[in-house]
Amino acid sequence: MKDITPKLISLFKKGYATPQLSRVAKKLQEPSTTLHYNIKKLEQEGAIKTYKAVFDYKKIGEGYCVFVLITLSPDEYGDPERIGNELVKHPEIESVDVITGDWELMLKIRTKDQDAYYDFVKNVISRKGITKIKTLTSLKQLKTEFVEL
Amino acid sequence: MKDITPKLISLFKKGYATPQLSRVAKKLQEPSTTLHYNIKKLEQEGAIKTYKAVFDYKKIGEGYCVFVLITLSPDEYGDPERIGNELVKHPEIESVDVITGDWELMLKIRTKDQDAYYDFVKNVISRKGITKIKTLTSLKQLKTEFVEL
DNA sequence: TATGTTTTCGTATGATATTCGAATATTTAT
DNA sequence: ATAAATATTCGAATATCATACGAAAACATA
Repeated sequence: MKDITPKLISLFKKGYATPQLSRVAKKLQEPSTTLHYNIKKLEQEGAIKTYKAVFDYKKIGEGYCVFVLITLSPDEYGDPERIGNELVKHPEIESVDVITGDWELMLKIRTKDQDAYYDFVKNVISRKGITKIKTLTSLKQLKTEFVEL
Repeated sequence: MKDITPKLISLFKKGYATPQLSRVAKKLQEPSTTLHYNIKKLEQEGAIKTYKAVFDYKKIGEGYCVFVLITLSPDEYGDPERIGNELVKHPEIESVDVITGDWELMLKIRTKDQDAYYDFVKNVISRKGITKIKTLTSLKQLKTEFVEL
C-alpha cells in the first residue's frame, strides 16, 4: 500500500482541480469554446484564485471545527496582519480574518479532535502578542465553503 | 455580449470542477491510473463532496464579508438546525454552523457592500426566531477556504 | 498456506480541453 | 456618424487527458 490519500487531500485542499468544461457547456447550453474563453479571462483577471475540493471533513480526520476570536496585546494591536500572516501558514487553519469589534482576529480551524485542537492552541496560538482567545466550537456544520452538507 | 460570467461564477461556487489528474501525477510522481483509482475511492466514500473554484471575492462583486453571531429566541433555542437549514439556501451565505457558547448560530456572509448586507439582514436574518445578532465585519481576509490571499 | 479482496499500474480507447482562424459584436477615437 | 481598434463568439482541427480494462502485485482472512 502506498497511502496516497493524505497527499491527495493535501493537494486538493488548495488546488489541483480544473473546470469541467463539457458539463458547464451542457448546463448553460453554450459553445464550449466560448465558455473556455470566458473562464480563461476570469482566471487571468485573478477573479478565480484556484479550483479545489470540498471535503466531508469528518471523513478525512478533521471532524473537529472551531472559530477562534483573538484579542491581541496592546503592542500588536496596531498591526493585526503581522500575526495573521504567520497564522495563515498552518494547514489546520481554514480562514484568517482581521475583524472589527471586540476582537482583532477571527480564525476557523479544523483538527481531528479536541485533543488535537488543544495541542494546536498550545503550540501555535499561545504565543507572545496574543492576549486572550475565545473559542466557539461548531456542534454541527450545515454549510461550508458555499457547499451544503 | 452574452455575459456568461455571472452564470459561471454561480456554477463554480459550488461545483462543476474536476481533479486535474495529469498535474497531480506529475507532482506526486505516481502513475495516473493509480491516482485515478484512489481519487474515485475518496469520491465514492463521500470524503470529497465536490470540486469548486475559490474566488477573489472583491473581483466578483462580493467584497463585503461578515461573520454573524445569532441568538435564537427561547422557543427556537432547542432546535437551531431548523432555522439553520433555512438560512443555508441563500447564496450570500458561505457557511452556517451551530455553535456552543454565547450564541447559537455562526454565519459567514458575502455581499457586494454594506448596503447589500443591510438589505440581507432586513430580508433574511430579521425574522421570527432570531432574537439578536452580532455582526463582526472582516476588515481584511488573509486566508479563506484554506487558500491564502 | 490457500483464498478472496484490495490496490497498483500499463495499454488502449474515448472523451475533453485547447488552439486557431474567421466572423461578429463592442468600444474607442476622430 | 464613421472608421479603426479591440473584444467576444464559435466552428473545425488538434492535442491533451481521463477512464475502462485487464493483469499482476499486495494485502487481509481464515
